[in-house]
Amino acid sequence: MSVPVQSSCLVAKLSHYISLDDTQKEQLASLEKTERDYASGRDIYRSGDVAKELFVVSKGWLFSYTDLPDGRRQVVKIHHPGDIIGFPDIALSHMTTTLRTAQAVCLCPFPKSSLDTILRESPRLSALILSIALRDQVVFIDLLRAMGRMRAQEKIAYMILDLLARLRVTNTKMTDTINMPLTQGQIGDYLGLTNVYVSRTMVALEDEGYIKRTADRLQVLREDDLVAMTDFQNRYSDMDTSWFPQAD
Amino acid sequence: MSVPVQSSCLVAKLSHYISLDDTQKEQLASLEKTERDYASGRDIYRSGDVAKELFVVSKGWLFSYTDLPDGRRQVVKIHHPGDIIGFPDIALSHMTTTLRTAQAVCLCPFPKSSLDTILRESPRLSALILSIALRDQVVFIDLLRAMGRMRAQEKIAYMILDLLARLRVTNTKMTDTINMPLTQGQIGDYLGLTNVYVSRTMVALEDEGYIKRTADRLQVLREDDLVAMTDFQNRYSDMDTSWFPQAD
DNA sequence: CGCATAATTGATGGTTATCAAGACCAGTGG
DNA sequence: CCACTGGTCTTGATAACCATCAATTATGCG
Repeated sequence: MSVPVQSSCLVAKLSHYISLDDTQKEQLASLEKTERDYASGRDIYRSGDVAKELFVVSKGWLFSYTDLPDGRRQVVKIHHPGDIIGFPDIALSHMTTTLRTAQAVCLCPFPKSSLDTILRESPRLSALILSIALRDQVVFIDLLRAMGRMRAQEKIAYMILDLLARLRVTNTKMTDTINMPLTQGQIGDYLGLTNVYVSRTMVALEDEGYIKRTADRLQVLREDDLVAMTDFQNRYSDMDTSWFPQAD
Repeated sequence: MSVPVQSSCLVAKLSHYISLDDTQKEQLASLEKTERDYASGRDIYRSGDVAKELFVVSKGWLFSYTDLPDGRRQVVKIHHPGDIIGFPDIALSHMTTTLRTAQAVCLCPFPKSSLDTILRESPRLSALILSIALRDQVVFIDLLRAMGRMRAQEKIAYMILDLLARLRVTNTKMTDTINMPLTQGQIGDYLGLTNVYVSRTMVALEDEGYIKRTADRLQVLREDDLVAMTDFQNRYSDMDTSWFPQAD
């Protein structure tokens, strides 16, 4: 009843960092044994929910957000295929964000107890999961720097580079074009801007020849210049796995 | 050669979340067996350093920051006694932030390998450490919301409440007054503001009766109103430890 | 084709940055 | 003891950046 290992986004993503034996691959793939489809623009869980389910993204983009009482919204994380959703909420008893689909998606829900099993049985996978959680903190730190100290054009440049770097982990043939399902309002909620100003800024970026936009596609023309503009560091390409336990 | 357990800030902080037996307490206290003093305003490590040392804060405040090439600075974390410094950088091969003392401090450095030992030998402590890393992500998410969607007065209110909540974990007798060693410039670098605007905003908060300032002390007068202003949630008081392994 | 949603563009205003000067304070050396 | 010094905080004037409001144009979908 197991999913073919090569079909698992999660295995693909994690294999990028350490070599996995067949047992470990099976353990991970088992998290994706049930699939569920969701339409675009749906909330899957909401802030305050108790549900203790995690998800592996199989297809499509989603994002997590929180609202202020008066409706101001902050998107805190954009989720791609192969991502595990819900980690930060393990530590607390309630969900702290709302999860919304940005397009039609396919998710693999699994109970937290499945994670417990992996943590108990595989020190090597445990180390990897801890490392990913810690790496995500570094990514949050980068985002924080962008939010606190960059202006609009730099923020959008940073976001584009971050998306590129993340998508390249699983999709090695992807070069410079992103299929972008997020609206400008959602981008604004991610970067702390308004939809109007996102529009103006993207027009400016296009006028200056940094990017090219057609329909839902976004092509990066001068990636090196964007990297220089934002002092961008790719946090996804490399991880220090030297201290991991050698075997289970 | 072990430190008396009750003198350990780390044990005090972690005991707040789970009960620890004497062996576990000894393991943790052993991390603090060497102490080192640093003067105020010193950099302890810098972004890009390879050093793989972690620190337990024994006394004093510090903060971690990153700079943009043109000098814009973002403080990303404020460290208090009992905190472990350096977690996020475990996952990568180089330090991503610079650590600076905000006053005279005392730190307990320990090599990453000591952490490995704990992770191998105590599933229960491992779960706690993972939980704290994940809880820190939630804290970053809260900060992100403040950075992206709050105005200056709300940001400062949020920062004050966050500091109060964190200090109360180890210092239960602390009520409403913070001994604040950070300059307004550093506060600005934390919240994405300038020193000038921090000054104006704190004057305004004082004029409106939210806080009272004397020398380095900051007293909160209308905490409930600040909580309402920022929709503040205390992430430090509670943690879901129900899924932890019962014993080592 | 018609409708809802998203993107664009213009005009105006608010929040915060920048620049600059003065006040306060602690530490220092004469 | 007291000017001197360097840092921090405060206050004022001005400007930049982005938000808000509003109208129009695209875009996608049934």
